[in-house]
Amino acid sequence: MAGYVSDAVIRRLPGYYRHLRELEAAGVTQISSQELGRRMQLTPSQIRQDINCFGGFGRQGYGYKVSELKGHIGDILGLDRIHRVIIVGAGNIGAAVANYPTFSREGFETQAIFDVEESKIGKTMNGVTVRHMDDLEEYLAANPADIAVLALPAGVAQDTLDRLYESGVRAVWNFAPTDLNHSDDMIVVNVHLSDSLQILSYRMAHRDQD
Amino acid sequence: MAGYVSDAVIRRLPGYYRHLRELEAAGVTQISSQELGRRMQLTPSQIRQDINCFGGFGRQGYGYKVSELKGHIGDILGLDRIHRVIIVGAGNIGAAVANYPTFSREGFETQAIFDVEESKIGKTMNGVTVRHMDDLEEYLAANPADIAVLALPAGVAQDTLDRLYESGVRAVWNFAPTDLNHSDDMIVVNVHLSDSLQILSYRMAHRDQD
DNA sequence: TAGATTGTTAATCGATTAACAATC
DNA sequence: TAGATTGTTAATCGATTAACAATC
Repeated sequence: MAGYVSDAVIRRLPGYYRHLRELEAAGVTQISSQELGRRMQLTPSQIRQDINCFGGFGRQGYGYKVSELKGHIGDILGLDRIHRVIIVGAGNIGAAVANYPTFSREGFETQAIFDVEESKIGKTMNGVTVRHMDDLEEYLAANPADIAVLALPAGVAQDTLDRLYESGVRAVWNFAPTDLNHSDDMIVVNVHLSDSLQILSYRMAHRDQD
Repeated sequence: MAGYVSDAVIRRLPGYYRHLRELEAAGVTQISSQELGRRMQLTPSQIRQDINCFGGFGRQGYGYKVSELKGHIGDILGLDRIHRVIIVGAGNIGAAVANYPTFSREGFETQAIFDVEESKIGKTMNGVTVRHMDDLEEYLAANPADIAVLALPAGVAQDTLDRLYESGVRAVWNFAPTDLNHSDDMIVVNVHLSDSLQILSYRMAHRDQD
């Protein structure tokens, strides 16, 4: 199963997971592609196509079992395992990530936080100690991390990414507002908050033209 | 100019703006679609198509003037005007938004912050006073806002959005991890941090299969 | 002028939607 | 069984890429 899966499908998976979680919490046990499509603003066809990239999780004449489908999609997303996370940058965004309750619930465990500012070193955020950036390499050599969160200014992002790569980190969640050059065997997902706000601004500016 | 512009194009605009800003800062004054494509990992064809949705900003045999093109795209994105912003929720994400330096630079002015927690009321974040949620309607009646940032738990997001709509807010930047129902004349752009992290997780889980 | 590069039309590719046989 | 709904193939639609005449 799961041959080539297009980016368009992958980007929709978290939405499926979120809606199925909400349905499960609401006590809904069964759902058809039609009803799920209505809720998610997708066509039933698209939902069936998407789900069938990964296998036949439904039953003809019945639909999908909510908790079962949620389980499958969670597994596909890799939420069935623990991810060891470090946060680089103990500013507001680093703090927001460290304290975001959803992450730990989904298997993302923050194991260390790094910053350059002396006043922050040794303090804790959500129970995790802030260490000095100078100790990054030594820490990672002893405590490999699966994911590094880049929550620092654009100006130091590329250098920091290169240091992380040297220390064996192969997945980065980047909040710095710049595009980073990285080796093919490193996965970088950008958040780019400004981009998202600019899209809102665009839609406001062109509100009447659709 | 600017008839129908597809979502795919709109989503790329902030990337153009970001790269052109970086080029301008680096002292580059002229660029061809080929060179810009190399930097942004897009084909020259796509860049020319995208830009020509809005007008002929280039010159044959020469390319584009960096600062001119940046100016045009900034205007298209609506960055040529001031947006009055309120932040609803003074937690970590609200704080991160209030303190994000890029926003004020691009014309987004935070005018008020709201929260329910008594201990936070009256304090300031980046010079802006935190008010009580009970005062939301009264405040907005006297001080209309262009954009509201929703930085609060999923459970109260829909109610809050409805209150904002009632008070005349027509654009929302939503950080609550849930999809909101909203009237057609309201623009809602979601950030959904978890989605982005889950996509990283997916790529890690399927690293070898591409 | 010759060379370079755009603006724009045509061709291709991929994603979405429709349709329907399979089957619960 | 009859009705409903999936899984999957075919048709459509839209986005990306290629090509090239226009022109700086």
